[in-house]
Formats: sequence, structure tokens, C-alpha cells
Amino acid sequence: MENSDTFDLQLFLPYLLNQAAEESSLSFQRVYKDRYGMLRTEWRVLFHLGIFGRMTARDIGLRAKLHKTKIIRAVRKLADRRFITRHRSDTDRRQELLELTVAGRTAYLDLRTIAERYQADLGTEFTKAELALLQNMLQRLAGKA
Amino acid sequence: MENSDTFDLQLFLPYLLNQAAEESSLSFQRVYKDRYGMLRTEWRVLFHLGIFGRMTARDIGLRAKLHKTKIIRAVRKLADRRFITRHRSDTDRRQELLELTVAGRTAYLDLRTIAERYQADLGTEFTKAELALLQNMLQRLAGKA
DNA sequence: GAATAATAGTTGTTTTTGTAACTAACAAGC
DNA sequence: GCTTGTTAGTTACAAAAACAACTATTATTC
Repeated sequence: MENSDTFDLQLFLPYLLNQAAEESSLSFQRVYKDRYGMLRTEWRVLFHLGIFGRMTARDIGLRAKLHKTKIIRAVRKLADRRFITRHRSDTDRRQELLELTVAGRTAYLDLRTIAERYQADLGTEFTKAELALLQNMLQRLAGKA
Repeated sequence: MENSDTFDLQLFLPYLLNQAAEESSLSFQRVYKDRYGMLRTEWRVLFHLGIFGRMTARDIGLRAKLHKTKIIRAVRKLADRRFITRHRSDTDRRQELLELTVAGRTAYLDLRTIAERYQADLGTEFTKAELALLQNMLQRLAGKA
């Protein structure tokens, strides 16, 4: 340890954000992974369809900043497991309209409940004002505000 | 869109944190990747050795919450490129002591300068108090405070 | 002090991700 | 209306991460 240094890695945002993101993902991951065998991209696609209703892979990609190859793999897996349906658009046959099945919506609502509980639990750790500021700053850092 | 829903994904922390983490990693990634051909795990190992001096793979893993298989691969690559040296410990020959070479320290100092500039630039976006609160909350979320 | 357990590091295999190149459909310009 | 360019989705291959099993060494227990 002769060459000790003063840079504080724990405060360096690209590092700190990743640590926090990974930790906070864990509890939620256990649910979508163990209960539904889903990957991160898959629950995100599921949530987009649950929240916004029928939409295309392209639009999900734009909203979630996900590359189309990631999305198509998630879409295939979700369709294989009958969580979503895929239909070519009549007006533009390049596009494909994605939509939740009943089973998909059930899974979404179940996961959404877990997500809401997670958010609610944060209220015991932080004040409303703190959380609002955190979310605002994170959105600015994410380039979305 | 007939099934619109009210859950706000943009405020869901496991999602929001990942978006912010990915975005904030990008600019720094360009430097360690393009300039040094490093991966994320590699700059992290490099920084740990730069900051704390000689240490073992195990201790880096504990501090950075990295799995040992990730570390050993980073260590091999860093050693191949003559950024670090590896020496079996005399007191416990299972352990290996890792240390930066001169070239490794040079690379570390270069990257540290970029990191410090990144942190300083945040000061134009946010106030000192905001940043302090953000870092504190993130550390609590990461389970490190 | 021999047997058993635990630890540091290592290797191999499987999943998942990243990147580039491709096809089919549509759009724009002339 | 034919060429040129763009877009949505798809496929194939390369890179990286995740997971399990292994070796060598040290620690523990009886």
C-alpha cells in the first residue's frame, strides 16, 4: 500500500450509479427471473406493452433506449411463452404490432404490484422530497428531463 | 393503445437507475475503451490498485462487489499488457499480490484525470448540496453507507 | 497429525450481449 | 415508374458475462 491515493471511487458517478443500479435491481430481478424466467429486456418490453398498450418493437426501442436486436430476442421469447402476440401492420407491412395476451397482462400486473411495493418501501428509507430530487437528478443524468 | 396504464416506468428506481448509470458510463467508457482497449472490469481493477496500492484479487472483489472470475480475466489482460505485476504471497501462497507497473500507473493517472474532470463538470449541472445528497442516497441504495 | 473443511485462484461451458450484415417493404427524387 | 435511399425487422457471428466445477494451499477439528 505504499502508493496510496486520494481519488474517491465511491463518489465517482459512473461507478456509484452502477453499484446502486445493480443493488436495486436485485430484489426485482429475483421476481421476474425466478417466477417468470424473464431477462431484464423481457420485463421491460412486457412493461412497455402493459403501460402503453399495442406498439411496435421500434417504438419500444426508442422509449427504452434498447437496441433492436435485444428487443427482437425478447419479443421472440415472450411470444414463445404466449405472453404477447405479433401481427403485421396492414398500413405498413414492415412493422409488427405487439400486444399482451391475457397471460401476459396477468404477469405484467403481478410484476407491477411488486414494483409498486418496491417504490412504496423506499418511502420508509427516504423522504418524499429526497425521492423527488433523486428521480429528477437521475432523469437529467439519463438525458430524459 | 386501448389498454393504457398509469404505472410510471420512468420513476421506477431499478429502471431509472439503470438508464442513468448507462448514460453516465458512456463518456467515460469511450476513454478507457478507445484509448486503452479496456473493459469495465479492467478499469475498475486498475483504479483499485491505483487508489489502494498493492492488493489481492480477493480484496478487489470484496470492495468492488465483483465475482472472482471477472477479476481474474481482467487481471490476466492487464498483466498481458504490462499494466500490472503479479506475485505469489510468501505468507500465503494461495494469494497473489497485484501491483501497478509504471505504465499502469500512468494509465491510471490519465484516466483519473478524466474522471475528475467528469465529476467537476457535474458541478455546472447541479449544486454542491444536490450532488452530496445524490451521492449519499446512491450509497445507501448500494448498501454502502 | 490425519481427516475435513475452507479459501484463493483458475478453467471450461453455457448464456447473454454486441456488432455487422442482410431481407423485405416503403419513400423520395428525378 | 425506376433508381436510390431509408426503415423495420431478422439473422449470424464475435465478445463478454454468468455459472459450475476444479486445483493447490491453508485452517480446523478430533
